[in-house]
This record gives sequence, C-alpha cells and structure tokens, in this order.
Amino acid sequence: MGRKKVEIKPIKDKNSRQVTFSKRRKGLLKKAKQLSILCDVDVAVVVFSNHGRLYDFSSTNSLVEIVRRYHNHVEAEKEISADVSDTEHSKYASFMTVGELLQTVERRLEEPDVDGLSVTDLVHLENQLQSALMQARSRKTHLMVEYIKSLQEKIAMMKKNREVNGMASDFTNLAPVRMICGQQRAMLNFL
Amino acid sequence: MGRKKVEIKPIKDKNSRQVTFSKRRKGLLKKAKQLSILCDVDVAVVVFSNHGRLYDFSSTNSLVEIVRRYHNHVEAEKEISADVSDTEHSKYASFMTVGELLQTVERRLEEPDVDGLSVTDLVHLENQLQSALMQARSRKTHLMVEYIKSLQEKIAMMKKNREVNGMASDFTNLAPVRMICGQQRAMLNFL
DNA sequence: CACCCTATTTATAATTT
DNA sequence: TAAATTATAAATAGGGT
Repeated sequence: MGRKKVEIKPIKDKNSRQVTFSKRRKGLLKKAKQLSILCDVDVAVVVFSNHGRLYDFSSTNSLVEIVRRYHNHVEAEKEISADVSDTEHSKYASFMTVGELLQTVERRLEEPDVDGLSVTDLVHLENQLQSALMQARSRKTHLMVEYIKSLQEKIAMMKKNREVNGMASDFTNLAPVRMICGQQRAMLNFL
Repeated sequence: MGRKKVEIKPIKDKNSRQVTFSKRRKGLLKKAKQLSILCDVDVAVVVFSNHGRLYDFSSTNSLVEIVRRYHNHVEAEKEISADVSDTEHSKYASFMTVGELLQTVERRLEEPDVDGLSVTDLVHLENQLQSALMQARSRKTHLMVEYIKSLQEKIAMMKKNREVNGMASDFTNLAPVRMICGQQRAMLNFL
C-alpha cells in the first residue's frame, strides 16, 4: 500500500530495507495492540533486527508470561510417553561437544574477513551454542540423579558390611532410601 | 479500513468480536510474515484466543527458538549478581501453596455461575498455577541438593564410626565428597 | 462459522523537504 | 540522514450467503 505494489521478497537495497523495517515494524506492533484490545485476547510479538536489536509487544505485563503459556501448550501436545531425557538426548546427540563448539567460535572470530562474520554465520553459531545449552540442561538432571545413585550404593554397601559385623546401627531407622527413576526422573527434567 | 472508522476499544458484541478476531488475526500473521521476508529479520507472533486456542507465526522453524533468543536477551540484561535461587524464592514466596491452589481451583470449578468462570478469572487461575510451577521448578534443585547433602552426611558419620572401631575400609579411596553450594548451586538452578 | 463483496479507512512506497 | 507529505495499495467493517 504505497505508490506502487511491492513484491514480498527480500529488499536488496540496505537503505530502503531499513526504512521499510522501521515502518512495518511499527505497523505490526500497532496491529498487535489493536487486536489484543478489540478482541480481548493475549498477543505477543517479538522482532529481532539482524543487528541483534529486540522489539516486542505483549498484551500482558511481560512477554515471558505468554512464552510460558506457549511452552505449556506445546508441551501439553507432545505426548509425555517417553523419558524426557532420552528424547532430548537423541534430539541433540549429533551436535558438537561444548569443547568443539568453543574451538569453532574461536576460529571464526579470528577470521580476518571484510566485515567479520556475516549475520547468517552468527545466527548459526548462536544456534549451536543454544543446542549445547540444551544438552547441558538435559545432562544436569542426569548427573544429579547418577550422583545420588552412587551415594545410595555407598550407603547400601556400608550398611551391609555393618550387618555382617553384627553391630547395632543408628541409621537403620532413617528414612528409607528411595530410588529416583523412570517417571520421577522425567518429572524432574520437566521441572 | 472498513465501511466506517472503529475505535480501538473492546468489542462488546460477541459475534462481531469473533469475526474481527478472525480477520485481524489473519492480517497480523500475514504482516509478520511479510516483515520477516522483506527485511530479513526474525519475527514471532503468538495469539491466544480467550478460548485457549493458540495461533502463531514464526520466521524460524520453531517459535521456541525465538523464545530462547528472547530469554537470552532478557537474561543478559538483568545482572546475574545475586543467587538465582534466592531471587526466585523471594519473588514467589508470597504465593499460595500447591495444596491451597488446588483447593481454590476445585472450589471455583464447582461454582454454578451462568457461564462458569469468566475469562479474567481463568487467566488469574492460570497465572497462579504458573507461579506454583515456578516455585516447584526452583524447589527441584533445592530438594535435590538437600537430599545429596543428607546422603553425604550419612556417609561421613558412618566413616567416622568405622574409624572409631579401628576397622579398615574400602571406601576411603572413593572420590572425595564435594559439597554443592553457592555459585555451583546457582548454576544448577540456571540450567 | 468461513467465505464473498465493496466502500472506506489505514498502512506505507515513493517523493519532497 | 531523517522527518513530513502524498498517492496508492492493502486491510477490513459491515453486510450478505
């Protein structure tokens, strides 16, 4: 809607792209606000300029709230049938290790290219780093669970030895050692 | 842009509100797509109808990705000065317990009101439930850490007793029991 | 509801300042 | 280089099916 019809394809000219971005971004956020008011619904819009700047609108106080609802929605729809950690693991198993990742980053940052890294490159790197974070998040629960298991085993062995030696123990009436496994573990990961 | 100018205020008539919602939602998502293509930027839009249906657009594969970037952005801007778990705790300390919450929900759901709960009520309940989830999330790390500590203490005591009785032990050369505290704990919560 | 129709308003591309 | 203007394209309100 302007002096002439424009095709919806990437605008090459850097300058007019910036102008269009500014105008249409403003328009989009305005429309979002109108929709939320007119129809009494929750709307969130997030825009990342390719220079990393963030523009957003949210009908509720914080966008985080809508994001949470989105997550709930998505999570609720994917069956919680399988072990969450296993799912996550297979999903991210093919990514680089954190070590490899850091090496890649360092290598890239040393490249003496004209303008350094392209936006596309940076986006790719960011995604790789994010994947590594996902791995870490998944492994957190795994490691804690394993550590707990090893401690439980130690205790079991010590108790056994003690019994063999026929000694009274103050520890037998402590709360029973519950194993953490399966569903419980999936729950921990989910949280 | 229609037969007459409309004020931007909640549409009372249920029917025309639904029609407007449908039209403008479609328009908003279209604009979002155009912006992302024309200006080569990442855009995400999320709309929740007040009947809980979700409509969204994302320029990348998954909206989750943009959400992650949003979180990164926000997290990067708030100083990570204080202990994460303490921050979360104080932030949600005043909310109801999960038990109280469930009672409230049950009570509300039994109300024989005209149309049951109002949208506003449901949104409020949802937020309360979400807050409870946040509490749970924060407590997960806390509980696991406490459990680990108790196991470590048990082991320490057993070792001590054993030494008093002058008995040789296979366990003294096991990996030393490391305490999880402070920064490590904040890190676990963050992940 | 999900379309069509079309008078009008709104958004915005090109142009000027 | 950005801000204001203007001519035109696009979105959509209200009405019908």
